[in-house]
Amino acid sequence: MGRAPCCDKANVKKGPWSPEEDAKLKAYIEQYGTGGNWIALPQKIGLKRCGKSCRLRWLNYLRPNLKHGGFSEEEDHIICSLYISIGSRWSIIAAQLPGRTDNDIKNYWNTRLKKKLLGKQRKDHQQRARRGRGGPKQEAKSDESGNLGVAGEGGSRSTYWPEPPMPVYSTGQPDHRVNDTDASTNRLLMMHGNASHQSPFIPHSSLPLPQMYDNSTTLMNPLVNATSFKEAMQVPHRFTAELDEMMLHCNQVKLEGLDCFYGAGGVVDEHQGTTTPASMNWSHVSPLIYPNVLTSYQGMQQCLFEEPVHLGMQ
DNA sequence: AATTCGTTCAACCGCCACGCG
DNA sequence: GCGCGTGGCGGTTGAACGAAT
Repeated sequence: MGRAPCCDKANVKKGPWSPEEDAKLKAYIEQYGTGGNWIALPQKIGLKRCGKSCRLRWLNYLRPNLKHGGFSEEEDHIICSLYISIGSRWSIIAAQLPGRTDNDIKNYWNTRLKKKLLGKQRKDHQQRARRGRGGPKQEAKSDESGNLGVAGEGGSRSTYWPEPPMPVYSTGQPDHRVNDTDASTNRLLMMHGNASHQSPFIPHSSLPLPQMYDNSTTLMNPLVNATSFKEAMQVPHRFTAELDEMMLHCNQVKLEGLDCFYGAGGVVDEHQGTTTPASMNWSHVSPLIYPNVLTSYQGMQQCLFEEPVHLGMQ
């Protein structure tokens, strides 16, 4: 015997809500509140809806002060930053964005942001593969600015995933000498390896940090495999599929885009062949994750607004 | 103008956590 | 401690819509 259904499915209406239903639900909740019992609520109002459905409708659509669509660039980056840190914990992410619902953010991520990010990884990989074969052929569908065009996206409506700034090292000049894959990966590892700045959303592990966090080995061994990288990051399980995608070409392709959140720049040790991030402070990663820097958005803003040309902002 | 294809998003489903008796 | 009811959450689905052909 399975679990008893939360409502009588046979007598429950499904599908889109009518304006009348919306009005009933809204009026009732505004006057009396939910009464702490969603299951009983539809019967009280005379709605042939499941209690869960009412709850969802209220939370995602009828609740006051909700924003719909039109995600700002800043919101994009908050979402991405948090997703990178905590994975698909949409309710937590939504809590950082007033007026946004977890469903909204989830949809937005799945339909747009993820494609931007993953599409970029794939495109970069393809371009490199082409270059590797010696063919300077242009991507058929690349846009004029050189930004990523996501298949199927109109382009005018959505913004592109920002092109991360070229790492600038101690010389003050972009450094092309260093394998950018290694530098980028190392920066990520360094950031996450800083235990004192671990994200509070990610449970602390009782295990000792993997050996890869030992600078002497990590930085000397930039080609870290994706599995140990995920372990080291203590990534939530649900996030691993996404990371697998992102890490597809980890050994060949720089984690562009992610750089944006982890801060570009660092100091190159030519003798060791290593790159030390200019800043290893998590507060430069996501101010939302570190409330003490909530107001400043330092790292993100550096990335977002200092080089608008790179970012493809309109 | 008709058809196909791709994208978006509201809504549903099922699982899990929590509180209460 | 256990079972049940409910709330909450994340994943998935499918209708609607727009763009492309």
